[in-house]
Amino acid sequence: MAATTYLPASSAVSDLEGSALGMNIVGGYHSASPRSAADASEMKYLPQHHNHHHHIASSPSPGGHAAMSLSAANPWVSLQPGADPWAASMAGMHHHPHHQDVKPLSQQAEMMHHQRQQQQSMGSPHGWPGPVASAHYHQGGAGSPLHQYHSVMNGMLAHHQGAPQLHHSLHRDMQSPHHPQHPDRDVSGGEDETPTSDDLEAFAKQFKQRRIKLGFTQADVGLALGTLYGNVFSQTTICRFEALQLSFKNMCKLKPLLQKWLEEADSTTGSPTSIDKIAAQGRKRKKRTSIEVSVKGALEQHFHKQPKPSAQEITSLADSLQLEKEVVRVWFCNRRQKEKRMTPPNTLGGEMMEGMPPGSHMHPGYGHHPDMHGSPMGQHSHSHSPPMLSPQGMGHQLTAH
DNA sequence: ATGCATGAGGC
DNA sequence: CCTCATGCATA
Repeated sequence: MAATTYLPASSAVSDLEGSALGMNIVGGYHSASPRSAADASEMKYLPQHHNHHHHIASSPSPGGHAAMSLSAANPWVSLQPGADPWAASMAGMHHHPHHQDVKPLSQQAEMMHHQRQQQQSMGSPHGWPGPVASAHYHQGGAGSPLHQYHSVMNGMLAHHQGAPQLHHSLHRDMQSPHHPQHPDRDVSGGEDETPTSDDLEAFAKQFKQRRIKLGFTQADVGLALGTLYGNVFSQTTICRFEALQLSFKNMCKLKPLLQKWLEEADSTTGSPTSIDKIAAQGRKRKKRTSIEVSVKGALEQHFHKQPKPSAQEITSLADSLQLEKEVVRVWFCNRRQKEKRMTPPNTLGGEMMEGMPPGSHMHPGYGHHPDMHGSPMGQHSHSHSPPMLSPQGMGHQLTAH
């Protein structure tokens, strides 16, 4: 089937994908589009096709900084004690026998020095119309981040102090991991214990601002983290961190790393800490299955009824939707994960909550799953128009448009 | 910025 | 098969 196409995970060198994101400002001269959209669909399978143009010097265009709108209010501050959405995550982080170490893209020996830069600064399409929309960030002038790179691979600074957050919240015990050791955390050493949701939000916001001012892209940061700590992260992860779209636990894990990078980044007079980028090896990856909107709507509906369908249900559902079972299974997994993120998806899909004026928003009506996790706090973005389409008689996924 | 996917670690 | 962290490929 077309849906089961596999492709050699070439990756790593696919230049400018971010160009579509809006502005791809690269210095004064920008590279011409290497390939048209038409070719791209085939070109991307090339193993290690690296056509580095002349924008190797990742100078983030000191002349064209567009103002980006940051997200403002924090949606998860409104959770009530006892109904924390991360109960699941928290439960698992107590003192389990093992701990999931950071295992980003590494374990590869394939090094290919390739500097890329991708701009993706843009206003977030989903602003949080929270009650405390405090947009108090000011962006100064262009930061002229002319950093000529010099190999700086040691980031052993003496600074520490991980709590410059001048932002306190009153609710901070909701996710306390209650260690069997010290009931109260002491910050005398300047160590960050368990950050609060507000801490994370404040940090994420601050991080993004400064990152941008310094002229770094999310991808840059991801790579830098790799050079500094050996843990490389992708643009995706950095993005999700900034957007607070990770689980609380995950946010806590990444914060220290990013914080350190931030200190490094602005303290240093300009050193992009560029190193070689590891390339993905010849691992085959299934092509992304594109699920039609109508089908998604149907899935959403089922999700509301049964977030955790049995294998059998998945099978029949997949059958009726003409999707592979695996695709459906994964869809549900991802859907559940989304639900657990800080920015919970709206109750869109088949039905909306009736009798809800567009002015009074509250928790979606799905706070009672057979599982546990309380309601994922109110995160009311803009209400999308419920598709409410009948997924009948059409069909089939088109693997990537 | 996000949708779908992979994988490790667990039951 | 699930959860969770993470990311390639895409819109």
